[in-house]
Amino acid sequence: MYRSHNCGELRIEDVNKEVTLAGWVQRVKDRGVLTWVVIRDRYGITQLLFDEERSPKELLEQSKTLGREFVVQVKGTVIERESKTKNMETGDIEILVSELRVLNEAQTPPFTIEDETDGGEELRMQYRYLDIRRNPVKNNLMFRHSVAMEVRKYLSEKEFIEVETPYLIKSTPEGARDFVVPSRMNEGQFYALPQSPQTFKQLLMVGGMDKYFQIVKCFRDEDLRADRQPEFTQIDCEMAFVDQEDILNVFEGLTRHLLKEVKGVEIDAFPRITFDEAMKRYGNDKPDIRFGMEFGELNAVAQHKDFNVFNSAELVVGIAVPGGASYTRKEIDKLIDWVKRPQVGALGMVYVKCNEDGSYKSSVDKFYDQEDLAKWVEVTGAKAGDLICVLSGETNKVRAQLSALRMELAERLGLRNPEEFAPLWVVDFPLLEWDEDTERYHAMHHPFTSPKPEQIPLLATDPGNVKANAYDLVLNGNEIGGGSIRIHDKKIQAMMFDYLGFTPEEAKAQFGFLMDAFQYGAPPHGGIAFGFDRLVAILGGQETIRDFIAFPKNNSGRDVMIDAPANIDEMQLKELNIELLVSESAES
RNA sequence: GGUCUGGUAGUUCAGUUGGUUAGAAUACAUGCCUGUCACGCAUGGGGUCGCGGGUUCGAGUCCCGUCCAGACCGCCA
Repeated sequence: MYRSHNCGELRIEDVNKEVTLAGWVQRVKDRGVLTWVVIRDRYGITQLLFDEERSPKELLEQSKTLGREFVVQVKGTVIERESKTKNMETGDIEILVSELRVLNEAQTPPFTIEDETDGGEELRMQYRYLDIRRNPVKNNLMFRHSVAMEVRKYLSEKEFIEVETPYLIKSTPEGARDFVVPSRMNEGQFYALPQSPQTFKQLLMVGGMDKYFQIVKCFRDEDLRADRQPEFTQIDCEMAFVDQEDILNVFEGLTRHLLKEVKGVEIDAFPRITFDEAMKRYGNDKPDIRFGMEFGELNAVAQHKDFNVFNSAELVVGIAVPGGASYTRKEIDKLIDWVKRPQVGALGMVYVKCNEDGSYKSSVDKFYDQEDLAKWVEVTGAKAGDLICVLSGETNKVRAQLSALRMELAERLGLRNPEEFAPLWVVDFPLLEWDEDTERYHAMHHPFTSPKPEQIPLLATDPGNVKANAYDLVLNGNEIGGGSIRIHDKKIQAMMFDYLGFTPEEAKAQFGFLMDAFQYGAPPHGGIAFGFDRLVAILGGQETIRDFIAFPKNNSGRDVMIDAPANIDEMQLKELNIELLVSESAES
């Protein structure tokens, strides 16, 4: 038996108990005639005492040879501390050690194993196993576990069945790039890793599983972001014999359950807005509604004067920034520079200061008088002391730009409180999206999404305006889930493939199995998938998912700890019948 | 593919207008210390200023290239 107790559980009631503990040395405090050693495991920290009067001399000497992160086992007696501390849960007691065994020595770690480490991102990733010993990372992983448990608990109670689907599947042309895996036994052919278990969960519905879920890894070979990893985890769900309303209810229930169980937050019915409304009011299909600053469209009140920038614009739109009237000229200039950065891409910005005395001072006073500006104030909902920021141009671009500004200002103003949760549904997404590069329509969600039945005739005349039975769940400005009612009719599915530019032969080659399945009694069905890493991170009050993943990839998709991806040797390539066009400078 | 920021001691960073021997904190080592808890005090070791080239009497500092890291845009059905 290595230990009788863990390092987080002993209390004043345990005084006089003989205990055995094991853990890592957090720090050694050598006071000459006595030494304190703090040891740590997943459960907490406990102080050990070596004392000139009460400990054997050799033991005191031995205690001074310990270094950070040594793995030790100690036997001893729990004693009450002479000076207690509230800094640790075990702060009332310490262990008077009678036996010390070094289970393993350790090199000095390259960064401090403390809550506030001195280690930078790169180093922490390279020594992730040390990073995981730190409370923030350890707690995140434990938090992730508890969210997963609550998901399984809730869905199991609702009679969902967790079913595993294959990871070695077939590459499809739509959507993200696939990670591919060469097949040794099938020369020259490749599996693809799933971007999602989409078709399999639909086939499970055809198979009569009725309610399916899976907490599952998915893979997309696209560039990374703070909230995006090439391999990531989804809560993937599908239900048969449901309409959109059923799905929204069940998964609003799940989300509410999670907020309550893991955050202690109770939230009423989630607001629902349409995609069109979200774009109009927030310029974004994943609005953060923890704060206002809603868009005010100013075309009607700003396009009647001689200001050509506005007159020639498709959309003139502004937001009211709370307290912004106090910004100096310099600060506003910096804001204008910010929106002109290539990442945002605005050509300029017009502003109106709403002075406390009720007067207005704008950057376009030459063109607009106080009466004009009063209308802007009305449309944007600005109050005395606010600053109205106005952008103009092509509708979609301007909305994206002003949305970026809105989020940036909210961040600066501290309006994005990570402990506040504001979920909402965005519904009625467009079915199709025009793609400039390929000059054809792409499925906005995926090719299995059902159009609104009454709008099917519109597909022939105005495909860009057809709405889908598709919905996203948005939390604090992040898309945390998305889904749709699926097509379950072979004819409609064939028609969709046609609109998406597939020939019947291509459709059959890619998705023949699904079309076949639809001929054998496919029930109406639909579902949703949650980005689990992202959900956990947001519930945990952060926007970067990396510290909620035990072993994440860096910005370039590399695992810097194991140094992957890496070259493979000639033998392996030969076995797979693969010849490299470019031979990388091979480093070992 | 692109934009921006950064790379200086084990680590996190500072380093002025281009100018003497490149600093601080922390970590580490040694010594002292009887109640610490981020203990304290003293002493000490520790540097290819990412790499390559250029400008200059002189480059950590300026210029060009390159590599690495991070954030973002494109991309992500």
